[in-house]
Amino acid sequence: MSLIPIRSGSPLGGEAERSDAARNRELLLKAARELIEECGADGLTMDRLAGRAGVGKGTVFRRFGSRAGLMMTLLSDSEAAFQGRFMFGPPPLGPGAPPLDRLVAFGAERIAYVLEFGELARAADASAYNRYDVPAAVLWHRHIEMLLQAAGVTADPWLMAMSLSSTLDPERLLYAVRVHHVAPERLAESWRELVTRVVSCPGGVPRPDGVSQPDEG
Amino acid sequence: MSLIPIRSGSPLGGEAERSDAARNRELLLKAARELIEECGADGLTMDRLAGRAGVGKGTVFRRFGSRAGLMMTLLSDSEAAFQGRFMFGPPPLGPGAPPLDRLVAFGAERIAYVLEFGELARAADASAYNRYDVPAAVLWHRHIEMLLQAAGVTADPWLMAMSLSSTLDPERLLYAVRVHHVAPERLAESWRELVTRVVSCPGGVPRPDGVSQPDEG
DNA sequence: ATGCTAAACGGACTGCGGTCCGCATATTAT
DNA sequence: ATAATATGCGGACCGCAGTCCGTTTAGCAT
Repeated sequence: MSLIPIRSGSPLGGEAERSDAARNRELLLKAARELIEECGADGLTMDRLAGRAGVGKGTVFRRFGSRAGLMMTLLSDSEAAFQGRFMFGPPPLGPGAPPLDRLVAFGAERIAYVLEFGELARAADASAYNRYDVPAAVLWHRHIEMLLQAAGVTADPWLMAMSLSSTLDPERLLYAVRVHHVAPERLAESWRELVTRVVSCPGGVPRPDGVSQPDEG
Repeated sequence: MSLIPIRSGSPLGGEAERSDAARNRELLLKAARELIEECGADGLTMDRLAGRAGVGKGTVFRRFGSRAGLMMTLLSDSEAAFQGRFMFGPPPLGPGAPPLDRLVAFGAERIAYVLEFGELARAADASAYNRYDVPAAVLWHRHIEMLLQAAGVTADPWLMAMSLSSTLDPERLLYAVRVHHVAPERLAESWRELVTRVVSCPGGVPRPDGVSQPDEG
């Protein structure tokens, strides 16, 4: 199912899973979805989840590693679908369209995704240092990086992709929408402006000294 | 000394401070600096701080509101100096230089600042939703927004400033440097590329409906 | 000095994410 | 069937940020 196994459930190695473990995983996922339904993602605590599922707390962490890991697992189906669309789906999101169009579509989809899943998407962003090392994040990064290069952007694609990714951070997107009441379309439009400028601009001067070229205004 | 009082120490209103409160604040700040010296910013816990300073834990929170608030207070001198430089200091960071040059310089300074203070700067980023509503963050945002407008960037300056800000996020910068061993100069260079493209590019096609009114709640 | 009051104090308490480790059990080899 | 063993289990336990509230005290007015 999952193209890039975000988190299959078992801790690390992808070997066979004992039957009781499998049963408990299902129990936990079911309980988690119920709890989120009732209390929202923020209202889901690991103790409550364990209690609701009728298992010990240790079991929860054994399955999912962390709260963020659990949230990722809950999102893994949608995430896999998203990955499928931008890697193999129809243009402009998938291959076939010009890189810039794909970038624009990628951001728009990601924004919609984050806004759809809200707190859940936010909670899936591990608070740890390794937040950006999670497989899905690495994949998005590489995708953006690849599109930038395909679009002929020469300058440090890795860092440029990082900057663009940061724009799509769930925390920021939700802040803009929830706190500042920015309309979702405005977010997508701003993303479009951003990537368009990054891609279609001939690029900064090779930096001989501090001063740049004439700017308008 | 602080131009924009990041956090003067007293909880909110800037009125007179009782003598014992003032004494305890100094005690706490001294203890905090010592603790950071010894254990690093990550090793500073509120309990340890209280113990070291010889005050109750409640006092710590009364003074600084939260761990992030404490870190901001510890940074407030450097922060005020930074603010002074980009608002009133010499070009290219301060007024007088072309907007693009000021933007480039702003990013470079901010990157250096974050790398200098490392964990401290990271910890000063409150984990709460209000992370971006802290006075200093609002000021940076407005500064970037203003420079964008001065540079003739028409498209949704508020959101564009937000995107650019996100690139300077301490978490990301430190991740790039610490985990991926990106050289600091590469960060500054990538920032330069980014803002140059954003500013000097004619921009994406104008949208059918030109409704964009930057605003904050 | 004395009494009053608002402010500050301190530390027990809560709820959280996450860890640990002795015990139970599914699985496999014999 | 039985024994061996790796895997999973549970819940007590930890350290943490942040809160609460009864107690103390600084500052002031008399």
